[in-house]
Amino acid sequence: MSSRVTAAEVARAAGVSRSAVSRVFTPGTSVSPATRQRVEASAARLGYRPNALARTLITRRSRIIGVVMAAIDNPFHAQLLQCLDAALQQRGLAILLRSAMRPELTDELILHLLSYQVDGVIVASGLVSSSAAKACVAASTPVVMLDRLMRASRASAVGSDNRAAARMAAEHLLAIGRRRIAFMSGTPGISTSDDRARGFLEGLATAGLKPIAVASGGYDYAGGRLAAQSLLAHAPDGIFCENDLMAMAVIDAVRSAGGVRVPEDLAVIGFDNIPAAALPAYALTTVAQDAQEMAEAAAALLEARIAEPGRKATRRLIPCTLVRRQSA
Amino acid sequence: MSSRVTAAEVARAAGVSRSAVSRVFTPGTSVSPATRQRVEASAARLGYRPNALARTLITRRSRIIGVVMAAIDNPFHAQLLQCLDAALQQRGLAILLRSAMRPELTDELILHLLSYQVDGVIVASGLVSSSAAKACVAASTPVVMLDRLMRASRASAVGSDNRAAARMAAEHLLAIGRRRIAFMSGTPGISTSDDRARGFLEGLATAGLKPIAVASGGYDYAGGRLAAQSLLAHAPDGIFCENDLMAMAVIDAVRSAGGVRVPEDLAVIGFDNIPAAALPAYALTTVAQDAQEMAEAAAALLEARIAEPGRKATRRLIPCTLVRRQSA
DNA sequence: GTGAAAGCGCTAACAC
DNA sequence: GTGTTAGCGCTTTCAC
Repeated sequence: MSSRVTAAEVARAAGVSRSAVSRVFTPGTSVSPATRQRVEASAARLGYRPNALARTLITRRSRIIGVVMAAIDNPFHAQLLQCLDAALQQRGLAILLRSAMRPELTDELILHLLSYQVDGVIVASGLVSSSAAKACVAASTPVVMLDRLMRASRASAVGSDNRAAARMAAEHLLAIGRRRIAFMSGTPGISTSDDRARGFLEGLATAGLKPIAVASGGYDYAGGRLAAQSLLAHAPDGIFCENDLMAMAVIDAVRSAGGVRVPEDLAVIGFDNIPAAALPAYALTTVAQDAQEMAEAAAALLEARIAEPGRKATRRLIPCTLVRRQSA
Repeated sequence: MSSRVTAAEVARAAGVSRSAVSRVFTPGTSVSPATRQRVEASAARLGYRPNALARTLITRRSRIIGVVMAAIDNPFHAQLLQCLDAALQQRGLAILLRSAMRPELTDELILHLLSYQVDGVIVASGLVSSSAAKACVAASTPVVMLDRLMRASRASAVGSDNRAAARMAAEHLLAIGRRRIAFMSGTPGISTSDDRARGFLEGLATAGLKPIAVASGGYDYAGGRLAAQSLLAHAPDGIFCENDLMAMAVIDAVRSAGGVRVPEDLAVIGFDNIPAAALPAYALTTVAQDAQEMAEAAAALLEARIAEPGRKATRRLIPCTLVRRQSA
């Protein structure tokens, strides 16, 4: 627990009332310069800081935002979290973090956050059930889905334009003359994953093509390595992976098998543009997501809905860009 | 803000007093099965959840832990944060996160966390001034420095045994016959960095050697790449880097220069054992820090000091292990 | 501009 | 076992 020293003690020390102390620490109130100075002096001397929790009880604004995020150790998620913290911090908001190792726990974590009177919730993990969504609505706590869509809900959402981005990846493979194209998905069933799959298929369809092979890698390196085996068996000349980690796994699988050269024999495209994608050992061509823009948009959306509770939920799509390196 | 519905409403609906409701939701209290059931039914129907903040006001336990961490996008930090969340979550504690882009802001962030009545603080970033440390003591909020030591303070600390670990790295380089050894530090002045430097020098000294060259890489890839230039100019046959990111940069610098082979001509050792170190393209021999153990220890230490405020600050050193791959 | 009083939602003594 | 009472530390009418 924190500061034993309360407003009452500061008031006594400064020879004023509790209200005067409160006003000094509440922006937008009027206090005489003399009082303010006296109060500030005593406060500083005693080391007083207002109890943010007690204040919340009355103002109904905690200035804390609940964030549910899975797999922080995924480089892109880490980046997102970092940007999110910066964007919220700038608005005077702090993050109450809960990471969901298992997506089915997301609901419970959200409910728990609600009991801490968070001003809003950002979900970048798992699925949110309609019951949890209802709880948020009931608590009139705005929710923003980040990099994920909620099944059927009135939650706002911010994400990359995954569909257009994946189409772009397909078009690039076609443009560099690839025709035997394989696809490695992440986790089918998640909106992000499905959108990328859809866009990619659409892109190939413009050339009247379909993937010669499809596999799921679960968005991580180990899974990607496994999925790569099955894909490579079809001797593709191009592969699009739903994230960079899996694309790197493909490159490593190719190297360890020997014979096939990247990009000459096989072009590889990833997604995210994590720092590791730029390593010379991989030089991965990839679809870059703008983590900073996504975080900023999520923060802005949440802020707007907090300020104006009646506001309708919105959906914001951030465009992606293709970053060409050597792998495709 | 959350649940409009209060204990009073549940009490009315269930035909009991507020206290009865409170008791049902407070572990370790006795309520008759009949009452409990009635209350739980009404609560469920109304969607009631106790207001954790109001509760904190009275119990003086928020069950939230403030975490100050820099550079979440550093893979090792991300891992640490993830493990920390798991360890705390297991104890029913949530993380109020504040990331410090600039270490000199650490103080301010800590003060801010204190106003949220956090039960404890974990600092894994920057330096903590004595004034901030005093504020924590005054608020009787225990602090654990994670992967960092506080200048002169009564804060508990958990970290790797950096000195012994670095000595081990030196001994390994010597054992594989290297004699022209260079050293790349992270950020001199930070205890972690200085401990590694000290241990490494001690290790070399056992063979009567000194580094033939020293440079600082700032713990990131770009900085490591730069520092590598100056180190490689001295034609070392072994390099120890204070983290994996910089070690990978050294390997890339060597490759781009051409001529020198790793590990035949130059052995490279890193520190952390981040996931990328295991990539076949780097196969980095490195000193592994046990993030999970560190997080667990930090959580346990904090928990103990929260339960028993009088308890003395302790220092816990987690041993590291050498992970041999191909680079050394 | 300032103080007195009321109350945010909850738990903890205390009687019964 | 249960209700009543008294605050936790704060902001906010409301008179002055």
